[in-house]
Amino acid sequence: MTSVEEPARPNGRIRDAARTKAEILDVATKEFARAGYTGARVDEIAARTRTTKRMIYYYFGGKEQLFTAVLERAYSVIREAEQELDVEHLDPVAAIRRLAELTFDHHEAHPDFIRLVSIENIHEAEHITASEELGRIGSPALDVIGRILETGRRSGLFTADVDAVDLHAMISSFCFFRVANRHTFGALFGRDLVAPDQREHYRTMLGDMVIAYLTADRAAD
Amino acid sequence: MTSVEEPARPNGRIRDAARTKAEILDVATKEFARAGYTGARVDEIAARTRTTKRMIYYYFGGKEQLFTAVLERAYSVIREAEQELDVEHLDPVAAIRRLAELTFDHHEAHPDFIRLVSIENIHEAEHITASEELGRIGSPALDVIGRILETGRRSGLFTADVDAVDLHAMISSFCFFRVANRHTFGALFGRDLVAPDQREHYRTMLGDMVIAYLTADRAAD
DNA sequence: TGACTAACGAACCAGTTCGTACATTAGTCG
DNA sequence: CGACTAATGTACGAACTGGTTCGTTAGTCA
Repeated sequence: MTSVEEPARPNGRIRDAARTKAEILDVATKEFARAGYTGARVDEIAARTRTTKRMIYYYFGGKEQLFTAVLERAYSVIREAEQELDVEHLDPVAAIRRLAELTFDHHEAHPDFIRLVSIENIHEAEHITASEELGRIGSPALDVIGRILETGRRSGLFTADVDAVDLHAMISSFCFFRVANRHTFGALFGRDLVAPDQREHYRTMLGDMVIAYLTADRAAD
Repeated sequence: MTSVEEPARPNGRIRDAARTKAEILDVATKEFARAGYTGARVDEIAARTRTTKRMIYYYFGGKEQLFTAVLERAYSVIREAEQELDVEHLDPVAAIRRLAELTFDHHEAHPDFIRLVSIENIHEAEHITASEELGRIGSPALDVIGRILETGRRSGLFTADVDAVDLHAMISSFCFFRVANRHTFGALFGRDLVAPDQREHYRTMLGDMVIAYLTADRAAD
């Protein structure tokens, strides 16, 4: 209380570039996801970190670059998850179902990522397009899907004429919509698509849908 | 040229409440869809109308209420389209396929509506929830789906255990994702989901998917 | 140990943005 | 035609917001 000499760090000022940068990214992710790109406030992000706005400009350059950095990190998370996919030892039907379920789980577990993707689409993917890092990623999941599809088709199990990208779109559609549009859907139709007790129902529904599509007797059309 | 007496309307000032109001809504729809709720500028909206910002506050009260009015009108358009659904004279399989295609077409034809829905979800549907008008709409399509589903199930054609709301979600997922996420999807996977020459491909894919799901031999699982 | 620099903080600034106060006019109705 | 009101335009302001200027300090290395 009485001013005991505490000479060092009068403000508790610590130097740790990595930590400061990471903390800014963490807070910015939440803030951009919460309020959108324009709605997010640089001052607000700064206030929620242990550092100041000055550091945001020091490390990232500006709001736009900060958002790009947030997107890059968010995408790297899903990319890493996809790299651990290990389903090719299963038969094609089980493999696809498992892959669909992993996508389902990942979407559910990362609602902030879903929101960031929605926001980036409102801005017509301008940040992704401008980012060198994001330009050259290419989803690991795509390769996996491609190989399973090939195996399934050769064995005669799969009849559908789709490629990996289209199938990925189909699976993502369902998972994305369920999380991204849960608010308007809930308000309009009175059903909570992410209600915990409905989780298994929708997870099964997704798998059934994809497998039914891939294995349908196309001659019946 | 020489100031001939043109006493009336020195500024071409005309009084037409309905037209002014409608014009504000038109412009606001485009502006909100383009830039998001926070990104949209009241001054910008006003500048693009033949009237002034004053009128926005006179008729709508504020930015928030204007956005709600925009949403209400956007939803009323799709509601009206759904009311003209006339597919129940078809057999259940054809009826569902037709309904899915109409949803597909409507999403493609109204990208601004899709963007508004995305934006409203970022804001957790707060405007829809607060709107009395939107609270009590209930999609006409839902009734149609329900009846087709019932017919199909009674005749033994449909094996899937879904209700109308879930099937609506399934169909909407695919249509919504294709339009809403086309930018990030295109940037990341190099495929334009709304490319005109791919339209039939995806329209067929959607129908195949839904029908396969509904008619699949569930015993095989 | 002293100089050097990366890392940091406080205060500030110029432009923007939602909203309003005040004045004015077009149509309408007795 | 004269009064009255709905509809409209102008100008302004207070608060906010992204970004910057200037100065300070912690760690490091010769």
